Amino acid sequence: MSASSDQRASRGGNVTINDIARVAKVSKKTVSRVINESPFVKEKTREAIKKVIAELGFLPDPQARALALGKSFLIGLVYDNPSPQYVVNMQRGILDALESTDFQLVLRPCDRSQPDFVQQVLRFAQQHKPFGLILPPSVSEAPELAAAIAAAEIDYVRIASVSIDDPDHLILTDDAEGSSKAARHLAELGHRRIGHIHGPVTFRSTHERRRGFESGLAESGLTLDPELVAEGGYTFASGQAATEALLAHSERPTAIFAGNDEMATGAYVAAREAGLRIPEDISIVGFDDTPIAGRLWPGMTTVRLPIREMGRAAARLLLDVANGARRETHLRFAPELVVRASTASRRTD
Amino acid sequence: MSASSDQRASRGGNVTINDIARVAKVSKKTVSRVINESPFVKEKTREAIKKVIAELGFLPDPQARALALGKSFLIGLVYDNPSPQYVVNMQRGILDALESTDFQLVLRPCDRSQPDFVQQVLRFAQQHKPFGLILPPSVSEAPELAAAIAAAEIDYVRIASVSIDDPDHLILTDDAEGSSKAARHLAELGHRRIGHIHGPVTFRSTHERRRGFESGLAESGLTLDPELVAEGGYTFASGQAATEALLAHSERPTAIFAGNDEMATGAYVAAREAGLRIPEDISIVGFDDTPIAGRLWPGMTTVRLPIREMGRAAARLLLDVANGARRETHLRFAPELVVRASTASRRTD
DNA sequence: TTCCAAAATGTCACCGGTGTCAATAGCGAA
DNA sequence: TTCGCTATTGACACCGGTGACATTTTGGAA
Repeated sequence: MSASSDQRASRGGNVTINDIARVAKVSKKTVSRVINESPFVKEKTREAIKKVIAELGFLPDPQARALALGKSFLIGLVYDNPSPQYVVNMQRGILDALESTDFQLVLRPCDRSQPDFVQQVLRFAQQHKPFGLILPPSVSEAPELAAAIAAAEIDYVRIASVSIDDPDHLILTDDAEGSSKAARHLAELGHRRIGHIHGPVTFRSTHERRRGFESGLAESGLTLDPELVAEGGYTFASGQAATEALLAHSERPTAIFAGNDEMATGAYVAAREAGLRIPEDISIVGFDDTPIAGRLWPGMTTVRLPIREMGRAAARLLLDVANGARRETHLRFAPELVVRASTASRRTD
Repeated sequence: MSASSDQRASRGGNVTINDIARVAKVSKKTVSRVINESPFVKEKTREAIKKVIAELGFLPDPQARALALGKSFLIGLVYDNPSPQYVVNMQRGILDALESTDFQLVLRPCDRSQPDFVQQVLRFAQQHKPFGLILPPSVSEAPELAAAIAAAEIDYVRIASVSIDDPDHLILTDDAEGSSKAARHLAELGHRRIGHIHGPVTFRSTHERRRGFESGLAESGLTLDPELVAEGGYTFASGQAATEALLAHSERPTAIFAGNDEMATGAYVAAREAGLRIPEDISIVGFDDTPIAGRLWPGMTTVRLPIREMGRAAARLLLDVANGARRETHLRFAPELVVRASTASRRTD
């Protein structure tokens, strides 16, 4: 008998807006106003309600709010980046910004090579009505996706290199400038025969990085020998294979600039297997400064992209944009060259 | 005039259960039954409704369902693992299993060293009412967390090494057995002075791995010299520092078994900086087989944990458990030794 | 003191599903 | 053909919030 009343007392557990309204002796609508920080609530009332909310440990139900609002409290990260390091760092940045907000990060990997790629993302967006989407490269570079998302009236922020067309809702990285720095660094070290391994042609960054690299070389009075350019896929294996090809040339390059760290890591292995020492026999430069760059031996000289910060900025921008709070809708990040130990002066022997 | 009617026609866009009910000439409850695959619907009715659903492209609203059900369609991954590789692989496995279901993966990083660690996770669970939680190490090893989650009536699956107490809802890895294999491998190569770098003592796996390693040595007639045991923190830097300490001994070890790949990577660097060659001068073995193991040169011999598969299994188990479909509630994964090039016979010169 | 616009709060339907339980339909036995 | 029981289906309240609009307060001018 007493047991049943105990159970009733502890049942449910979840405090709702109705409980708050009853205890605070106001209507649920007023409580709702307080939750949503409406300015049309008398200060005294607001404080009284807040006190009750705190006492009862009330947590507004995101599902109920989403239903009423027609929009959920989920931030979707739509990605297809082959580099796990990139993805993790981006996640971290986003999570930094989402901490102590009501928003949750939902992962939505996808495959841009699939024919129904846009449909899949759109389906997710329509069904789950995310508060907004974050699109890092290369997803950010699919104009048809951005168009479809915009048509579905979903807010989004893209992260991309400067070559992207529409500058709105964009976190920009000046990949060309970063690559140019890499080129000048190698030129200053005396290298003349410099190879380049670029990423997949479907990535904008591939072209940006190559363009910047070539212009950096040009500033130093050098040109990129087409024979010393190899195509990779932003993956470790592709970097290794491309390096093997470059090293097979009769007069091999004394330095290689890879389009990302993953491929540069492959270059390390290929160089070692060819019996070359790094950096004595060959200098290697990567791009991204993912954790692996600092874990290799010797440490990899690379162009640093502040990925985590970019993720953080993207999430903040998204929240602002979705709340209609921000006017300036793009930010720019300049990559920096991180010189470690994989680059050295060209030997003159 | 015509414009306004056009707008009305295209307005909303979202098809709801009411639309389906109207078009199919049934009640929304019957449509609901079809969505939920209730067996109490006449075959003919079911097909007619399914046809309408397909034609109108109806997608049930997860938020509305969650509200009515008192449970969302989110699967929370609660993690504090310092190794990004581990986390990404786990995510991938879970996403594999969640593909083509209605469930979404939500990331919930946390910090077990924070005093309100359990409260934070609980708060998330209570507010967002996830369908279930997945707890990889070391979060899985906090009994107070599991208890709190269970008390909140949230389903969960833990991933842990065999030393965990409660065998229910568990994906088990036999870390001791894996470590034992590593020990036997090194013993067979003739190593006698073998060092060990273990992880943080707050991780169960730390003890499991050490225990297994010692028993593997014992099987080979060897013992682990306490002087050659160093403490790390499962991080790269800690592995590097611990290795430096081990190498400082008057008679340095000829092989080192690190508690995870991150620390083993640190060992690579420390060994190199000490002027040692791998594996000629020193053999190194890691644990996890994260991608970095195969990207280093020479390739790292390590104990492989099928992390992605474990994630997949965890998600499947969780869905089954939450649906009350599964009786046997734990699975076991046996790690395997992956021999690459960081281990070699002890030089006898 | 009275009156009125502005400020504050409340009412009630609705968001899109599901649970409970009632109502109807269908089918074999009597 | 009628009855009784089971298989299907439906009616309606409710999950916990928010929007639109109505109502009540409030404060200061007249």
